Amino acid sequence: MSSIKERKIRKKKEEILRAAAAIFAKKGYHGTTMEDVAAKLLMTKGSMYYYFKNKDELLYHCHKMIMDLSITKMKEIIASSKSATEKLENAIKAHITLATSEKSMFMVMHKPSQHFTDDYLQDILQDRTTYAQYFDEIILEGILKKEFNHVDVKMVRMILLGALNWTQEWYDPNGEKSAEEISETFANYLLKMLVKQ
Amino acid sequence: MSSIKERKIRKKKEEILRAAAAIFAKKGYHGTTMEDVAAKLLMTKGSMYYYFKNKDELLYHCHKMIMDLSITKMKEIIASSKSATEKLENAIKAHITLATSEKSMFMVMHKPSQHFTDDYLQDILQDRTTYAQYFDEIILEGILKKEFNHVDVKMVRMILLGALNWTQEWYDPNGEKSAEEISETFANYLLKMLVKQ
Amino acid sequence: MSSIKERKIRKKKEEILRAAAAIFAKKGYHGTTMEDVAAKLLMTKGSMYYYFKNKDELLYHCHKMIMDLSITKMKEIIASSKSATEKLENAIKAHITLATSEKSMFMVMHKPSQHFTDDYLQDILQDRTTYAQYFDEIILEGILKKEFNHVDVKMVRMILLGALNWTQEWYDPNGEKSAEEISETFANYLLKMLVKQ
Amino acid sequence: MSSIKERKIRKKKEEILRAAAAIFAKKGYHGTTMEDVAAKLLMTKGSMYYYFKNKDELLYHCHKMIMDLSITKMKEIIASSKSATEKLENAIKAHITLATSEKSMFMVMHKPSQHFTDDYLQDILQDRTTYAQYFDEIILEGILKKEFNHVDVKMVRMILLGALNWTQEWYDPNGEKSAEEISETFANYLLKMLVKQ
DNA sequence: GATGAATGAGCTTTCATTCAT
DNA sequence: TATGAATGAAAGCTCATTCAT
Repeated sequence: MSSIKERKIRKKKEEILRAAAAIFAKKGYHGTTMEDVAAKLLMTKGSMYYYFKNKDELLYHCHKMIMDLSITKMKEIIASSKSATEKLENAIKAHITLATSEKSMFMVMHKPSQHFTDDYLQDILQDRTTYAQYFDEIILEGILKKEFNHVDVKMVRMILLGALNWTQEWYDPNGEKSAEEISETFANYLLKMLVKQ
Repeated sequence: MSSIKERKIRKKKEEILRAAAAIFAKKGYHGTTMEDVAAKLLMTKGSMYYYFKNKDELLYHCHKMIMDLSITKMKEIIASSKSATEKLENAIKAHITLATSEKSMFMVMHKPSQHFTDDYLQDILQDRTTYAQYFDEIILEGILKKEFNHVDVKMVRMILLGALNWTQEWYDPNGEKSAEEISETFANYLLKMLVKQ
Repeated sequence: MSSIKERKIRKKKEEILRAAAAIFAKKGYHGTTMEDVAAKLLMTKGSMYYYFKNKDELLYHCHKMIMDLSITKMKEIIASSKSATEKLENAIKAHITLATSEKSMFMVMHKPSQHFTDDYLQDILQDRTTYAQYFDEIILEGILKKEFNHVDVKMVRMILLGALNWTQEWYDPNGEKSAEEISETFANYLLKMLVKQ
Repeated sequence: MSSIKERKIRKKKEEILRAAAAIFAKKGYHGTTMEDVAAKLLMTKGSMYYYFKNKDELLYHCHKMIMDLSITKMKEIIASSKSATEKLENAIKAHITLATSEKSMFMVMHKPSQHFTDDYLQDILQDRTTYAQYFDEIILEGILKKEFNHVDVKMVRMILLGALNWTQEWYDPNGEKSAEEISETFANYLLKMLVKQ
């Protein structure tokens, strides 16, 4: 059980991560200074080192935060007693929902290998693999259940993730289509690659 | 007609751009130093400033180089007397071919707004819009010729470009599938979203 | 009211300005490196950027410091209830006193247009104009009060300022004449151009 | 006797010196690049090294050029069979004429000790001393001939040179007073310090 | 004589990080 | 906890100078 102090610290950390993500998303990791992040939070540079021991840590925890959310959601979808088609539909929608509602965090995840080395990188790549495997699992299930055509699982997954991740590049909260409409449309078109007609 | 001197200088510039692209792709723009690029070419830092007046210029010309290739190829495809289906197939294949054969250059194009301001940015975004419009044109042509379903052109284009661009993230020249196989497979699956069945 | 912290920082800034002025005076602005200045203060190059955001700023504040002193002193003289002759005498002496006691700072002020552009330059030139006008004012007062001959105010002021500013070029604290003797002599000779005889 | 070749080279050298002086005057010695000078002459940087072996040399010969002119003129004045008053008048006028007609060259002469070391510096300072001594000579002559008051020669010379040199700081060819008018006025006022009334 | 190309030393500036208070 | 101040390593860039052609 977490003390009130721990809760406060955790909250502050999350605040910092959100601020960092927002600026990383706009200026890129290297283009962002600790000063930038601190300023956004009305803190001083020095203070941030109380919460995160360095800039890498900031980026790393941004990755973790969003990957945890993604994976948790996917586990839920996988565990549900739905058809493979519905699961894939839900996965697509969930991904887009997260990519649009947590746009900054999502954008931060680009090219971890440019920013990390060793342990952190392994850890992050592991998470990504895990996430990708959930998609594979659903597709495979669909094939086995004869809901889907006999597709090349990896290729289809790559197409799916490509299309889904690309949304952050163009999605605009004030654009003509809401995140929900986009996810509906995407699910609709993308499933055409898979479902028997 | 270009003199031998001009040809030589143009060749040198291209060499530099390729070296720069390779390192930008690996370390990111900000993570790359002029020293890094120079070292790769067995030049000195200072010499590079003889050819490009600053680091931005390097990145900008990387963008231009690949966009020129892309747009030229697309014009060719559009102008050909093929069916819309074949044109889209060819566009997909051409994109993947370029994205894999010029992997580094392609990767460099990520998030220009993080690195450029003003004129350069406008110019680059204009090129991107142009390129996107060629895809729209083909899709629209297919719809009018009744080859394709009545789809949401922009959404389909976004799915296409997302899937295509994502290839750079995972394509491995030593991987199990060749670039050609990938492009065949992609064309095959992606067209399922469009063609009447 | 200024806190003890503000006082401390202001003092540090002044220390830095004095060190900078001393080296600018010896080596010229461009010939001086930030390293030079820092070394003189037993600081590191980087630390100086905590107090002044760039080299220009250093030069600009040197200008301001000395101009503020000069103008303040002149206001005092102008406001005094002395004859024009005495005022001019005092102005001459004050100028030489400052030019010799703050030799370095004074020397730094040479050719601002070679080092500044835009706003800073305008600001500095404004100060200079103001200072020159005080001299004009005194001369004019003397003419009106019939203490001085009917001279060309601007020309006489140019002669005065030329002679006065030139002192920094040759004044030597260890020379045969003290600053005070020089200022006496100068006042004596220069007034001959003006006073009725 | 100089061959046609030597004449051509000498002419080219003078052209270069004038271009250099013009830019030195505007941007300062350190602020001027060899490129700047070459560009003004539609030459390449490299070519200039055929005529002058380095940047210092450029500055040094600017000094020499103007000092030679100044000293030659002064010798002429000194040697003339005029009264001391007229000689001083002529010296004043000659100085202003040169300072205004060769404004750039004149301005370049500021603070040689910031740019030179050793031999060059000694040489330049020697020239300056020589020039100053000519003024002293005239003043002394005037005193001995009872044309001038019994003034402190050095102090008066400093005032004279200060006023005269300062003209480059404010003289404007398009200003309200011509160089000739200025020199008349200056001679008039400055002599008041000296001549018996 | 002229020049294009290269070089390398040196400069200003930035910034993650530290630490005493 | 928070911060002001300091640091130092590294980066981008400039430029006088050289030299083969």
